[in-house]
Amino acid sequence: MRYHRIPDETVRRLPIYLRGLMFSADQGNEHISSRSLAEFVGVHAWLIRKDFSYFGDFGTPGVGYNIQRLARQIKKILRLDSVPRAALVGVGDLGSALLAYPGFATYGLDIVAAFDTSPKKIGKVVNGVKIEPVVDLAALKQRDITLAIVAVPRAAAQPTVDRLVEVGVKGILNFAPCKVQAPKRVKVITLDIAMELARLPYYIPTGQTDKGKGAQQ
Amino acid sequence: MRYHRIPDETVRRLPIYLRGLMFSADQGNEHISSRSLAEFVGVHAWLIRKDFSYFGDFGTPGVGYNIQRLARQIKKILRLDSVPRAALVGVGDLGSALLAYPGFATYGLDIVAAFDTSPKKIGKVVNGVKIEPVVDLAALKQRDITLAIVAVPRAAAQPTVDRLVEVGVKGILNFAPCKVQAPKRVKVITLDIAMELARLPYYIPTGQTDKGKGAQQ
DNA sequence: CAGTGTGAAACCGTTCACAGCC
DNA sequence: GGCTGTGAACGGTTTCACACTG
Repeated sequence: MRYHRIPDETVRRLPIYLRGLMFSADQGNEHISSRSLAEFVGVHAWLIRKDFSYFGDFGTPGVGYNIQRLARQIKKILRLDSVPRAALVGVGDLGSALLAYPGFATYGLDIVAAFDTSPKKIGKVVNGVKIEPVVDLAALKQRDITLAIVAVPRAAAQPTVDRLVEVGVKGILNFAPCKVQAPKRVKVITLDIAMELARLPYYIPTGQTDKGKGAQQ
Repeated sequence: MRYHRIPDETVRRLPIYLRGLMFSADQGNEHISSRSLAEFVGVHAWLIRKDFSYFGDFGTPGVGYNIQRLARQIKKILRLDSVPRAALVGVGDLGSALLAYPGFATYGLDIVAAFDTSPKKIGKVVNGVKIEPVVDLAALKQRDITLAIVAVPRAAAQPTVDRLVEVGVKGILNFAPCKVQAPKRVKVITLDIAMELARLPYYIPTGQTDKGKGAQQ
């Protein structure tokens, strides 16, 4: 059925599919079947077909999906077609690593500004981006920057988010290990790296009082 | 009902609760109600109660939960009580940041070894951890290290994982943006940072053809 | 024949309402 | 009165089976 609401879980998987489609395109393929995409991204074929079915007919029975057409559509849904511009706040160890991280380009994302409070860092250029004082965040509004990455210490996270909301940021990726409040119109995704590692031991059989059994990846 | 299987989604939330409980303990509290914990961690009170109900009675009606007792139990379930030791493979920008990251200690996690292929890095000491050649991974078996963090370039990810499985690692946190294969007995969690950022624009109202509406954090 | 698209069933997780307890 | 613990209702996602198509 066409014109369906796209479930949140499907949205979460779209970037994975995109990754796979682009890789397959790089290999010179023009079409890909749900089966081969499934193998590549690690999601069952029927789930892929169901996911794609939420936004129209893209496949040709007996052939598969047109990679370019499908990739373009996914980008459009995720709104990655307009090259979203992001600002980074907090250029510590993690922040610096994010500035240098090549992976964002895969999705057409671009970190175009960086901010920090430390006078030692301000003015330095990391990976082509000049570090500005946090006080200058106000200018974001004029600079067409709607996404922000927060990589500041936990105590600074909430004030930083408040400030970002003030200057018109619409989406925030928060690396500080705490809940941050924001108005509903601003989407916040919190990514606590340590928490992911903390989940891992649960799935490891102890050999002794083996109770919690893990699934695959 | 006691002695219930703990749903995966609950396991995913346990570290969040733990974070909140420890913070509350630091504030000098001895008990906490589901309501106040809910406020602090951003999860509804009824869901917290349901989650806790999967593993026994910990709360006292009218009083709340004993923080220490509950925290200890959660740590036990997550198997964080034995101070899991982790190795890092790939000491690039991201890897270095992870070595310096203080957040792991919150969960009693410890990165006790680091590996890289680059002769320039080998032998250096970052944050108290000496960088060893990847060839020496074999020794992990003897060193009681069962967790590994993979922060190598995408092309190196699968070979690295294969090697880690060989030397007896049981859980892997993979930062490379690709699926990696491992035997079912080895749990792999892949964390694609760029993917999280890529999901963000979807939830941002465009003002024009506003269709995809986001939820809160 | 290989492969898509999709109703229907099964499954899982969340939400609610409220009985029971301190 | 305040708070926990939980069966039951609900809603969303995954899985299945299969009709349909190039």
